[in-house]
Amino acid sequence: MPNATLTIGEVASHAGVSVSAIRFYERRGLLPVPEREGGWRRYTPATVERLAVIETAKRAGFSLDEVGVLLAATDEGAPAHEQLRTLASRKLPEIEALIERAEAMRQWLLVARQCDCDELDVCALFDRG
Amino acid sequence: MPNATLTIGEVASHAGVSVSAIRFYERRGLLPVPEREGGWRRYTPATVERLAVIETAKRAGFSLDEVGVLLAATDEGAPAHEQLRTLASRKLPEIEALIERAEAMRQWLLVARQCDCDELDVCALFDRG
DNA sequence: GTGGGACCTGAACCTGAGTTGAGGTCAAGA
DNA sequence: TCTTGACCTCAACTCAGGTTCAGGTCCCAC
Repeated sequence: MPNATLTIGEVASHAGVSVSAIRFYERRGLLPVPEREGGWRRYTPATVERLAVIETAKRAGFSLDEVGVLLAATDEGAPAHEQLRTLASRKLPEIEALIERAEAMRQWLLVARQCDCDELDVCALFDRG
Repeated sequence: MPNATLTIGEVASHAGVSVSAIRFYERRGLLPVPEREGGWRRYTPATVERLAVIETAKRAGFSLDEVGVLLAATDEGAPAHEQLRTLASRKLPEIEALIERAEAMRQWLLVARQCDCDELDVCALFDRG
């Protein structure tokens, strides 16, 4: 037994990802097509690492397409930081806009929680279309 | 000419909403079924107000179903603030969780913008699955 | 050798908030 | 009268990120 290999279910439970998501990522090109043994996918532990990268990038707000760009570039030997910096710089204003909108929602909700109106149409909270 | 009535297109442009969205809201029960003249929907200016309520509630993070609950309750004569307070209190923790996650993304992106790694699999930014 | 659990494929389905398209009708101005 | 633009309905489509299902295979333990 050369390298220990993992079934898709094992990879899934180590990475905290569903089996169907792994197959989906493979279809999307985020994971390389693995070796097979008797029809079953066999993975190396590196796949668990890669899934961690994918999950982290997703949590950072990247779409799967963007994660694909990131992974593809580094697979081609380019230093990871080039794509990462580019993507991070592009994503940052999006996230900051999201935060700003969410803060505004929060303020509105805090006021709404104290609302005493009878009718929404005349409530100052709903002014300006 | 009793009350000035508006076509769907006029309502749309006053409210800053698309015509298809108005028909969609009607199907979803967020807007009352309007009178017709020769097959065309005729609206009163109150519809523009109601669309403003809907848009504001959406911006506050409410789903259309939740907006429906809000509007339906006040249509039945209940004071608006009851439903509004309830919904706002329920929504607030969701928005606060969103803000927290977004702040974490932002911090991560700020660090990622400075990343110098060659390989993502060993980058500290991607540690812990 | 048989039961059952993990795996395989491909296609269909899900959510949310609408948009788009086809095919038809209505109103108003030249 | 004709044209044009706004309107009508209903069904199907969009996007993301998967999940679920049906029908079939594979491995392992008993």
